[in-house]
Amino acid sequence: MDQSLKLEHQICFQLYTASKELTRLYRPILAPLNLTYSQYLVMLVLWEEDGIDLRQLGSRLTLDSGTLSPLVKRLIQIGYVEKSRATDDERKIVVRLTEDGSALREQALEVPRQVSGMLNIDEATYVAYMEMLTDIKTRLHDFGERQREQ
Amino acid sequence: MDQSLKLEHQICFQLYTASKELTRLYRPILAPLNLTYSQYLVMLVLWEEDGIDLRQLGSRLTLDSGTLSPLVKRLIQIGYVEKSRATDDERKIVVRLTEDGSALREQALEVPRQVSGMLNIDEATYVAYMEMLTDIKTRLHDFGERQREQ
DNA sequence: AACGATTAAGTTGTGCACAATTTAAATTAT
DNA sequence: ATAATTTAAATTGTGCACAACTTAATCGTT
Repeated sequence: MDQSLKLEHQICFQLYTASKELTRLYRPILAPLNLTYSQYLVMLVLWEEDGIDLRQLGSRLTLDSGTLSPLVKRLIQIGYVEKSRATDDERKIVVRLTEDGSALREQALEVPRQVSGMLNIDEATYVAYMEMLTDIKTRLHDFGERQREQ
Repeated sequence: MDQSLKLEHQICFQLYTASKELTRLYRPILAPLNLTYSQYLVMLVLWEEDGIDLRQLGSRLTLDSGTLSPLVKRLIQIGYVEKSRATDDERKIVVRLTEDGSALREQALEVPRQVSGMLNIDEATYVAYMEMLTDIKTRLHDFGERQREQ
């Protein structure tokens, strides 16, 4: 019997469920901030680098306009960001934090602390896991490169 | 400057993008089989264990009826599975492979081969990564346990 | 300067993912 | 036995995620 199709042997499945379950962990933590997980990621980018355009935002998060446009619209409705056209290039939409959005950062500082407490993971293991994940992504990108060369 | 909110330092973000990008890799491979990634996961379970009910299927994949009911409906439309009520318990819906669904397994055997070729990963690394991912899930489950105890 | 190609956002349509609710069957407690 | 509870699926509603397409602005070339 060929074992290659066993669900639990597939790295994709393990990644998929690990990611889903970790996201589930975030949900109750983010609820008081009135944010979904994806919205939280957008806020993380803006707290680092306010006033970037949608395309840059998308490239940081690997999301296209089909996902980001409505997502940002919701963040505007909540009142955390606002958007405006770039003066130098009228095609670009610049996303900026509102006062509420900036202020939220203080509260958000507790999030990583809470999550790592829940995961109960030591620093060395954490670093090793991060390296694994970036390595997987590097391999995926390398394959993408090889493809494009042909 | 507090670095704890930096996007790239968050394990959740690395997991999230790694999972998305790996799923993207599967898309063109699964397209000839006429399957989405989630549908492929359901088929993996059924090729292992045909004729299980929706609840069992959901617990293998960590998916609830809200996701699985319409997903299975699509697999029925494609013609890979069929469903019927369990005779011993009329609440349960049993999902069974059709002939086409069983036959598809032959073609699917190529999928893991293609993916690991694309990832270009050696056996030892693969195993190590699988262990890390299951460890992350164990930690998440352990936290869930600790919560429930209170 | 003018035209063709490229780029940035937005829109539409499909398919997850999940919370919350509903319906019906089975289990348990009284 | 019957009422109360628990369970299995389905349904409804929200929010991603992404492909394919549209619209408008910019860039490149001649």
